[in-house]
Amino acid sequence: MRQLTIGEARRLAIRAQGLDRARPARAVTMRDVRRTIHRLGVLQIDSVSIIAPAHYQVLFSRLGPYDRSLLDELVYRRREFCERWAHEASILPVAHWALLRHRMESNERRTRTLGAFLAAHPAYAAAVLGLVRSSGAMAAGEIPEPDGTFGRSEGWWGWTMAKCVLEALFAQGTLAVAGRRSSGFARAYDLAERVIPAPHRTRAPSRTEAQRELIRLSVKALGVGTLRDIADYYRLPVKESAARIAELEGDGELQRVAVEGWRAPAWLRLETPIPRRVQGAALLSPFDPLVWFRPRAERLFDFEHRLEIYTPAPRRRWGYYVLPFLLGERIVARVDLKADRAKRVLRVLAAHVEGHADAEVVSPALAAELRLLAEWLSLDVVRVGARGNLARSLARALREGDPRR
DNA sequence: CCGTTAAGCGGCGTTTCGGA
DNA sequence: TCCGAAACGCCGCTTAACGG
Repeated sequence: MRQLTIGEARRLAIRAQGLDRARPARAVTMRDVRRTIHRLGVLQIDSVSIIAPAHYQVLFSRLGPYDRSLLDELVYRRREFCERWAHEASILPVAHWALLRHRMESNERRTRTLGAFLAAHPAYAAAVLGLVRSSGAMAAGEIPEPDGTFGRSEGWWGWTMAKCVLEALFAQGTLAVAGRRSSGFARAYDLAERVIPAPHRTRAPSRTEAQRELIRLSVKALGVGTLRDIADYYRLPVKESAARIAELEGDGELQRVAVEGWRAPAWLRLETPIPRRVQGAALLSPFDPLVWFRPRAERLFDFEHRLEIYTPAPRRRWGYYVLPFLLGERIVARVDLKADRAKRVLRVLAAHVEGHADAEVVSPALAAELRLLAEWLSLDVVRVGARGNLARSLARALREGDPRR
């Protein structure tokens, strides 16, 4: 079997994600945005905007400062992309709607749970659907509850009856997300036939055909990956993924390789050139596909990464919203960021450097990246707090590199 | 047949931003 | 200045599968 060094695997992954080179100095166009999402396949959404919503941040790390309305134009007006549950809530090329159809009727956890809700309240579900049909796109808060009042949700995850019905109909493909209300926060749902253009909505590839195509897309986006890496990209069942990978290997589309230090075998697309060097620098969203699947991030980068958004404050190790910093072919640091919009300050609440990296090399590159991020967010200044083993060095690099001094 | 690993499932937690 | 509405993933346990 062909052998790959860990460095080769890293460079393959980084190039596949479009993070292998310095970003263009010219202005970012709609074509750049379109190409980037196609390359990634999945653009994970998180609307909670600690810095910027996660999908905007993912694009920023590949493209640099860009006009966020370009993405809204492509998704919600031109309908070149759609929202769908991929590995999580995501933006996808609209052609991929058909590839996920097999699970709109399937028995997987999400569809099943929400389907049970629909079955329990058929009359109310029909009323909600009728309202959307006659009124056009609706957000959950605009639809009355069964008793005629407008419901309040209890906490983040306490959905109203209206929200449950809308999400269930979205999961089974009757409704689609037509747009967003309240500057990106709230989904507005409409009939899928009014959102997803006909050829993409009506095409119905078989389950195995769709899975094969999703596996192709996963491997393309990962560069190289184990069975579990590949299955996770679209959250396909692991067993079925193994069968599809074997088929693609048999057809000569995928090549099986052994990566240095990995127990499980991995696959890549045949004839994929392996970059000899990569030279990018990017602050990654915690939702970035490069580090999204934690076992992979550990295996590939020796980087222990976890979302601590849902961890109670005293138990957090790295911070609330932590961005890994990719420099060349390693993840060298992580920063807990917060955009203080009222004071126009980008706050670095904590900064940690990885054990294998040199703080004196990392700090100037990270400082430059933070300044660019602040500029993009229309914040005037970057301020570094005391927490973390990189804080002092980073603060110094920011002072020294300040063009106003 | 037993030990280990994988899969499945239920419970639980924090912050932003627009508008009144 | 306050209030309402919206945004999923991790941990740990149980059960299933696998391999020696």
